[in-house]
Amino acid sequence: MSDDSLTTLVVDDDYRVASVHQGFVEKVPGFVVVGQAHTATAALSMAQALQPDLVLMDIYLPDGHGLDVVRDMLDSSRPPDVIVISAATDVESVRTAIQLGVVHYLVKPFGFAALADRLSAVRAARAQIADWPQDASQEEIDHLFGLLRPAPNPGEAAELEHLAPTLQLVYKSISAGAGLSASDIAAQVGISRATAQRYLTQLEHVGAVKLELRYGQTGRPEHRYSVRRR
Amino acid sequence: MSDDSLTTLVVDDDYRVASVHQGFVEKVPGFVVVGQAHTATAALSMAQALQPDLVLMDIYLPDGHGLDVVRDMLDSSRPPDVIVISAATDVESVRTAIQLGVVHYLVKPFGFAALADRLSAVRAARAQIADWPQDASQEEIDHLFGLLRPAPNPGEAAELEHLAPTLQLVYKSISAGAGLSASDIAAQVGISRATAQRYLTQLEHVGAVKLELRYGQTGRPEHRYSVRRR
DNA sequence: GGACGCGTGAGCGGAATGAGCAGAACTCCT
DNA sequence: AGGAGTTCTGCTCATTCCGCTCACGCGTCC
Repeated sequence: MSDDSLTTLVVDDDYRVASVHQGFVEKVPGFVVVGQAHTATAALSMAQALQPDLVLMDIYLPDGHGLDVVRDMLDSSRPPDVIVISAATDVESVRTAIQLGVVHYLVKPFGFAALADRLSAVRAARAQIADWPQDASQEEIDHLFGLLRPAPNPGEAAELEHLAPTLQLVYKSISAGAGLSASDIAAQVGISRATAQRYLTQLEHVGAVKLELRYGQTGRPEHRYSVRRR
Repeated sequence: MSDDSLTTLVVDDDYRVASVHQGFVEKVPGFVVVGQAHTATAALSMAQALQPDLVLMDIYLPDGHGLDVVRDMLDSSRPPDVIVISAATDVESVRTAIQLGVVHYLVKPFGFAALADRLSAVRAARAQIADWPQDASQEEIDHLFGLLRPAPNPGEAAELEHLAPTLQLVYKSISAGAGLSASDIAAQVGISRATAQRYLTQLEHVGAVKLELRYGQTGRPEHRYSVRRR
């Protein structure tokens, strides 16, 4: 990628989720991930060291609150753009995020397309700001605001498109049923139980499916997975 | 090629697909590719900088909708002719494309011959307009309109005709079987596995063949390719 | 004759899978 | 309450294949 890629720091307490999101970001032309952080302390120090253009920020971190980190990040001479990525939808989190001036707020779980739309909007907004006239017209202001407004979520098919082939099959298999075990999925797809389990855990971590345990029988309880409906 | 070649901009989010399409265009006499764009932004700015006669426009781009780019391209003092090349066939996309005045709409995947037909039609239409008589007959009008209507897809043999020699052999090899691996194809054609893999990936990306994974054995699963039937 | 571009193959690092085992998590029984 | 037994998950490791880089050969151009 050329020098004008936007450098991005991914912050999430769960390193697996962070890796999935890093994968998403790196699929979008014009963006490059320069680091991952899994704690508030690490996030702040990496932001200072790396000076990323963009930060994907989770709210719940082991040693602090993500929005506190955002406040510190934005209070610098070269603040990054921040997209909050969190399962938290409480009014305080949303309001604080807005007040701090984060450019987007993505509610977990989200798919690649949803993130890709916002990354593109960020890129466009930066371009417009960089070329901002002395006396901006209402149209230009409206355009910029439009770039910073969340676009509606695309369909499931679009979300699946950029996934690894086996992950796609696993997700499709769950979508066709409910409360399926790793062995069920494995049998349907034609893969091993261990591989199915691997992907199911991944999907559960990014919030695409939900987990329930089957109790009432001897032995370790079976994990049952269903697609998380929005 | 002479100075009167029609300059063409190829727009596709996937640079490999764009390269395949560039290869197609450059096989047609009278056309020259002056650039590739992989985002909406790049496409538009390149269109403004290069002033191409023709644009091949994908609809789904990372930072915007192809038809939005088309709208902007056509709203200029010297608009290009636009051929939409997309997998999208929903009524909204098609209708909008028509309303915008794109001259053709190609549904992915398509072969060289399908594109070549339309390029020839575009060239003929431009020549006809340039040589438009004072009092045009109904036949001349009908002929012009006919040039701007999509032609039916030619057969597979015609599609193969202008492909690179090795790519042709690979495609023929797949057509003769089903669920073949890169090693199978390599053995049949007499090329290395790496070369077969390279072309198979290319064919898969443009949608000419479909990919399935062979599960059930330890080790990385084998990619199996089959011709995608229409 | 040398530089350059292109296509190909060799070969290497790493991705992705399954086998299989240790241990986790539960139920049942004493 | 604790131990035994059962069943399942998580993980490591070996295997197999893919993706990619680099070198080479060949043809073209200057």
